[in-house]
Amino acid sequence: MKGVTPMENEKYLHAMRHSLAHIMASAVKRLWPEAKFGVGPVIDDGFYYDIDLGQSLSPEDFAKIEAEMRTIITEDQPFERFEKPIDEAIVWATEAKQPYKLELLNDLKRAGTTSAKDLDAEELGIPSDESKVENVSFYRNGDFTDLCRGPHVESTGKVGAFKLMKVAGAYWRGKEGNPQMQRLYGAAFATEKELRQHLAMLEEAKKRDHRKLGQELDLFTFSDLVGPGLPMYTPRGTVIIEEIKNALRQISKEFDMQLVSIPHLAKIDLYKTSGHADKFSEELFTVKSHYDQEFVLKPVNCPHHTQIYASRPRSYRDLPLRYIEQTMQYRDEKPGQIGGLQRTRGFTVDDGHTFCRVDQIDQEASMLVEVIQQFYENLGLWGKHWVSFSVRDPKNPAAYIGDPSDWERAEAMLAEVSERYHLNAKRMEGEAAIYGPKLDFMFQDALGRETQLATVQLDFAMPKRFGLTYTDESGESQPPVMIHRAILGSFERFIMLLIEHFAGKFPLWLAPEQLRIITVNQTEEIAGMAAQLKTKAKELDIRVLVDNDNESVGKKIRTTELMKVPYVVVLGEKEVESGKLTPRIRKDLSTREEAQSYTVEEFLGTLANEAKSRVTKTSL
RNA sequence: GCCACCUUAGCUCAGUUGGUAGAGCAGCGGUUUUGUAAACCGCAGGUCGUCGGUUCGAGCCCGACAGGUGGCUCCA
Repeated sequence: MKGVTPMENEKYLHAMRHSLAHIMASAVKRLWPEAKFGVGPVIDDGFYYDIDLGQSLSPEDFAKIEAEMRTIITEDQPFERFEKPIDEAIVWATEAKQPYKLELLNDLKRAGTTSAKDLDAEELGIPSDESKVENVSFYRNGDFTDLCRGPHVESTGKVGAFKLMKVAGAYWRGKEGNPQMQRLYGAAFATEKELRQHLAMLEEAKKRDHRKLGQELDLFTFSDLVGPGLPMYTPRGTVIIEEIKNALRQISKEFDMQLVSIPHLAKIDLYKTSGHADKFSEELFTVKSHYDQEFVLKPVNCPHHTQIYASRPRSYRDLPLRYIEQTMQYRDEKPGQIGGLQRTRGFTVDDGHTFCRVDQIDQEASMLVEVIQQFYENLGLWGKHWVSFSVRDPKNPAAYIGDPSDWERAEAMLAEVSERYHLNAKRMEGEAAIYGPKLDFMFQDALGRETQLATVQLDFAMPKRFGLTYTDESGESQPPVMIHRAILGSFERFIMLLIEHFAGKFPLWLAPEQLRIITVNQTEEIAGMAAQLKTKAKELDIRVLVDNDNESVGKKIRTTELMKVPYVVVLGEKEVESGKLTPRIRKDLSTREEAQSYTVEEFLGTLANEAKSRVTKTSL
């Protein structure tokens, strides 16, 4: 693409990908004349088209479809644009036996404008403003005609490199009750080279998949006997969890947060009061007592925390009260949702609830945003995220609890905090929690899938439902406000993100094993020095292992490389004689070109120091 | 939950048109005593995810279930 501006290139990519969606649809139509089409938009790396064939497609059909697409590309059919009044378009959709297009057109006619967001404006031949719809546009290539706003490339021969990637079920218009269509995905780029690079990038991403690394680095495991969605951490994985817990506890202390502790189940009545039982009944694990009571495993911790608040009278002078804990919660997720550490049935959260006065909301929410920002900055993750300002769906008020006026106030306050900290938050309607608006901090996994970690949620509703109060300056009883918050969200997701972010090469303070001592041979002197070194390292809280196996040094080094151990020292005659060590440092940690020698004390002292510089010390 | 695909040793994978299972690594034993990414020899390890069906005969064909993967939907 010589002499083409990035903007023009972007436009071409979009038009070309969209054209490929049409070409794919044409090919499918030739192969299966009965095919009914849904929508076929452009996505980040290519395009897809939703198709109802009355039968399932499988990857085995890809070769056939791709071959047909190449035929159409060789035919170099021009893309012709034309317009029809909406009523004629409806006649067209009826005659062409395209019920999905017909539904879109009918909805469009009824709505009258493009303002209704779920009308897939891009798919329809309509302008993207609020103007009255009169005409809709079509594009035709060969004998295939599709409702479409365009633009397209001139002809089918003008598209770039593509590859059909996958097929998946997708509900028509994203609604679970609707028929399921086949969504055919394709990757497309301007050149073969870019396509190859993209495919290579996907292969690379798979290598840092936390499920693969979790197995290779011996961090966590699943068992069919224990059950799906129930991860277990090995000793190595648990080290990481514990280090993070320690860091969080350190932060908590510095910000006057108080650790609390609650049991993992409660009577269902607790969640009837909170409102969770109604909205999330399907996801509750129920536990039957022998004595006529029904319990549920806690799916959240806020109701328990309200009962700690309620355990004694509170004064305005007591507030804010910041309860936090690191605890496991349980949700009976649908089998199809579970996967790796991204969504599990039991997961540990760093949950916290601040009870405060309305005039303290700003300060409390601001503090949390600051803590979150610092925490992620220090792990190098800040900037790899976006913030969702999640508010109510105005069309579905029944999905929420609490007064509308409280909601408005809460939304305004959070918006202000978000503004002040330049969070660049995207307003997401319908993404709020049942009890209030929230700021969600979203991150991407190795394969580009989004996941929510940190969150700050305002809640005027739940304290009222539990009848929580404090006594204000004039002796009046007032409901407190609750702020639900998490810094890392769930440990499972957070660990997933860390594994993939570092590709398993954890910073020293998180590394399950910080130092490995390798012996050159099994003589007594060397083994003795190894044992001594290990003892000294352990005294300094360095996580250390000795490899005194009867194997070559090369082999032992290779093992430490594969396990991504940060520091390795080899002990042989040389070291025994000189008493000096020449550490081998994992590449990403080493700033020096050449290996340097240290006395045992120097080396261990430096290492112990570096290992302490965890996220809290530098930041908070 | 829905659609598609996958499941062979602890791990990564072979396994011809259906004729009764193989490799490398890891493990264990021995030889070797090793200097910065894989020493050598041997041994052991599998009701081919489970159950049922077709067949003279099933790792291979069919079905159900379980588990996993990619999406969709959901996510307090």
